[in-house]
Amino acid sequence: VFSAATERALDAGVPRPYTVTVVAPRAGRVRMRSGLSLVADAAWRDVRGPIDTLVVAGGDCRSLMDDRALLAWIRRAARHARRTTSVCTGAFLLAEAGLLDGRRATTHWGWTDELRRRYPAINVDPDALFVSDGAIHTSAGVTAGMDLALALVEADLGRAMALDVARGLVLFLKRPGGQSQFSAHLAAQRAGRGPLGDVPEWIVQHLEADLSVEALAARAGMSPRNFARVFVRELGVTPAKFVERARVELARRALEDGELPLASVAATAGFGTLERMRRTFHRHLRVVPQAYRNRFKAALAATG
DNA sequence: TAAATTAACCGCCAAA
DNA sequence: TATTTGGCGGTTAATT
Repeated sequence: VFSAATERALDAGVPRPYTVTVVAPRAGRVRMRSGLSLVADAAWRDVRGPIDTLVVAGGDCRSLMDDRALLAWIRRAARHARRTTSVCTGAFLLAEAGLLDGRRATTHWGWTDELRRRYPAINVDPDALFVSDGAIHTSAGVTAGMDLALALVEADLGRAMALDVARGLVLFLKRPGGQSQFSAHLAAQRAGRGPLGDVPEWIVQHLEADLSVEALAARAGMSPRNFARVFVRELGVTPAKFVERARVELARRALEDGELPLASVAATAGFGTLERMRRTFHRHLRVVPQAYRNRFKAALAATG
């Protein structure tokens, strides 16, 4: 995201906004657990000069948590950097370095409980794609890290540029100010294979289907009463609310990057009628679908 | 915009 | 006996 933003800025004659440097315990090739390799530009010990945005990546980084020298370096770097961020389980390094105490933060959905348990001083938000607290920004799983990066680009270079980058990378730009957004996909993933089986996943993949409590209960093999109760326990929202949020979420995406007629959007998102979509959309976002789309068109036109 | 209809939700109690 | 599940009915909110 930062590289793409830099390319676009240079094309537009704007001074170079970012220089990306990859650092690791040692300079040179770093073999990832997946088998892919990265080439680190430098060892972290050798980094000189100011850091603008420190990004602590996740993955296997937890094996580094007892490296006192690294933690000290992170602390020092964070003190001087304009902002400090983490992706995925990178939050654990920030936490171990003490940078998250008393702050709000998040991490990959599979690790939020552990983060909370190990560091009670952190206010963990398991539902956020990313959380900004002062100069510290933490994000959930990998793609949420890209959402965070886009938000930072937006803060630095403006919404038009962020939109341009998002489009180029086929990403979805969040609303301004929209941190801590509900993501039906995230919530469904986090619910995993609980007592509800695959129902949450199924919902987000079949928004056009009949998603009444009765139908969903049948799918889960429970009575409607019990299903509703278990659903709230597992997901933290009532079934209808969850479905509604998921539909609004999908409609938003469709409106943002598509030429799809409103009626088709309403159909694919499962609203059935335009009227229903209009009302629901407005209730959630305080904008009517057509106006929402227009706003995006205007923003895109501004970038050429 | 107003009124009627319908769906969801929730507390409570009983059965499993 | 304790916990989970299912059903009933009243209340609220959304839809037509």
